[in-house]
Amino acid sequence: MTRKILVTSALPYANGAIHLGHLVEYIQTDIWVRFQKMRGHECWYVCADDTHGTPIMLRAEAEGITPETLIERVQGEHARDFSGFHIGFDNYYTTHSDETRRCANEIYARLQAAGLIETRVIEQYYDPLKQMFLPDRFIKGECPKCGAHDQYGDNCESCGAAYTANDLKNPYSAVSGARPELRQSEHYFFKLSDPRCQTFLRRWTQAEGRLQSEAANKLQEWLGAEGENHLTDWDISRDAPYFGFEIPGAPGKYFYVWLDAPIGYMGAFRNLCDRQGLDFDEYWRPGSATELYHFIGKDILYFHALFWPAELEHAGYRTPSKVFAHGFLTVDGAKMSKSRGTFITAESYLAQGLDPEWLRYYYAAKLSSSMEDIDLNLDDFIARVNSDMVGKFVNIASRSAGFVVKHFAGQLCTCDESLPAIQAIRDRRALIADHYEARDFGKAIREIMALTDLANQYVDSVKPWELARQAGRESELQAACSNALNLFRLFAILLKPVLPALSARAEAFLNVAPFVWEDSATVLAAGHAINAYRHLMTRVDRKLVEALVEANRESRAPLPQAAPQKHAEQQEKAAVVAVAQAAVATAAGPHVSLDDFMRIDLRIARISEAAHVDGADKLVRLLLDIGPLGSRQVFAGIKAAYDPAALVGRLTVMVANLAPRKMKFGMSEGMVLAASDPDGQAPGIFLLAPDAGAAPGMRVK
RNA sequence: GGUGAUGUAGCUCAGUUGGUUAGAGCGAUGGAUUCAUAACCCAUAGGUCGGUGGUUCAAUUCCACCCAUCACCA
Repeated sequence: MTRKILVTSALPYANGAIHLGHLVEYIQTDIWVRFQKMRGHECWYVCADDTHGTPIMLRAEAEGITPETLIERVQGEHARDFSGFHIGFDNYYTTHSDETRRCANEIYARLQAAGLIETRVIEQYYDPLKQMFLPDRFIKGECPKCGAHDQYGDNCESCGAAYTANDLKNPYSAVSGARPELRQSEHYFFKLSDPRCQTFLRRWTQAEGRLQSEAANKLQEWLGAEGENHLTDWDISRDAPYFGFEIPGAPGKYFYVWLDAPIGYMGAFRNLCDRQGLDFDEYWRPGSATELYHFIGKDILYFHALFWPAELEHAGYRTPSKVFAHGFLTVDGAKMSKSRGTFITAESYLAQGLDPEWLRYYYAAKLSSSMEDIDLNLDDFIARVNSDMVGKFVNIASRSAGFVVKHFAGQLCTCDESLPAIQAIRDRRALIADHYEARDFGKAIREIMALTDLANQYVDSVKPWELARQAGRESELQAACSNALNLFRLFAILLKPVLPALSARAEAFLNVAPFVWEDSATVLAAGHAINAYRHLMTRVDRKLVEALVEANRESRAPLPQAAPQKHAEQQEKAAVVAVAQAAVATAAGPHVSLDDFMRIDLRIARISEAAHVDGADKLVRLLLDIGPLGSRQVFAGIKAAYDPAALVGRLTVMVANLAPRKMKFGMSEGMVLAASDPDGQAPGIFLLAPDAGAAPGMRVK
């Protein structure tokens, strides 16, 4: 029976780079989704950037850009990183979308109609300078217990005391430094304490298989014993200024980012439906026969197992079939740390030339269905990837393909299906599928690797290299190698959810159609011809890992420890620090590391063409010749200062690795460097030019 | 401070509904081999199963307390 499945990963916040901690979740989800697709099920995987909230607003302000510009840029970075790790989203969208807004408004309206929305006046700190209300974490002051200075409004890092911002002595705003004042404001609440929510959640959270047992226990704790009411109403509104969706009928009030974040799942899917002609309601109506799964980190269980299902239920939608929480990532046994260089971004991992499938394999080998944390031990990572992937798995192809190509023109003979190794795979494939289905990827990998050991023992026992030297034993040699290659093929099938790119290379090498799971029950027909073997995977070089850590090491004054994975306003503390740092930075701005600078690829360029752009006030279209790197079209805002005709032939400097940008007039594939007075006191734009001797394509550094 | 999870060979992890000699892979050591990216194959060594106490004929497995790490809650 074909299942219809909708899968989500949590939405990354549009306020920072994707790092190895995030990737645990996306890789875990992607493996599971790829497995379902290989099984022939209809499975849709959607995700989006989570784009709203105070941190985004302040960050954009600090950068001197609009929030829209910020989130668009970050979404591009996120999408690039995910595709680099082969995360196969069917749609990667944004919460800042019409679809999400419509869903949010509708859910809100239905909850309101059901009497589950209530307004209440609350008292909150207000920054008179910045003219905005401050979340607790944006207020600092002296600890009421031990008197330590510069403590946040929720707890003291010095003595560990917990309190509210109101308890702080001499409080000040972390945004402006002003003394905050208490002000009243009307807020909107989702009545989680309503008996309907409680009754529903008690039933929903304890349903068989809905949550992992540890998660169900945690929920039990949050709900309290029967008759107790531990749940409190959820404040879902924020006052302007706020970057988000304004609440219908409530001017100046916005949906709290955590209200629209999960709704972003629906928005992303709605957008996919519109593009693919899918029936949105089939997946979201109550009683739907389709399945809905959310992969999340254990830190956001509260939102996904309490607020979210309660909202959906009472707004007339189906609720999630299951919520799968995973643990955090540690590196070498400790929290990721910028000073130790273990806060590793996805971008740097790829830029340093590490293979994304090494990490996918390693994570798969360590993931289970539980909420336990997993550790990325870098020495173990190197050893395991090299031993398992290259030494055991890929080696089977490598050690037999040469003979087949050389002696038999790539042609295989009948595979001996009675071989113990083949039989063992037949025996185990259902169990391995069960492990994938149950998200026990570590168990699946263990099973598969035990089977690869059998395969290597088989090759060793038949000794093809000896057969090759003996005349008259050609058919034995062909049989041995055909068996080995069939074994390799079976492993490539079983590992395909984890290693999609490697499996694709294996498909090309074996000259077969893309693998589906049922292929693991078959063997290649006699007479099938394979292609010449080329290395399918290289080993991890320790130097690469060392360079990766070095590239991520931050040498300046240590920043506060970044937690493994953060969502939405849990990031507020980090945002405060960023803002505070911007405030104390020198006039020229905060320092960047040499590595940061080296990421910018500056090149000498010769302007080979320059022309006015019809309909543009400031732009000149340039065609830049950068020697061996080819030529680039760039739109430069220098029309006021330069006549295009005078530019042709001259040398200048361009940013060659700036992300291409689609403009009204065409693609702009870089940027030329020019000086100007930011205050506009001294008018003019001054294009840079190199000294004589520089040639197009030379690197500038 | 309260609650929960975790703590098993150098590393990463299985496992034990309490019961004869505690397992795997990697790493180490020795051997064999040379088809394969010094990969593969065979063998050996390595653990008072976090600590202390208790229940039991018997505990790594159950209980209590303690220590360490992590998380949640206040």
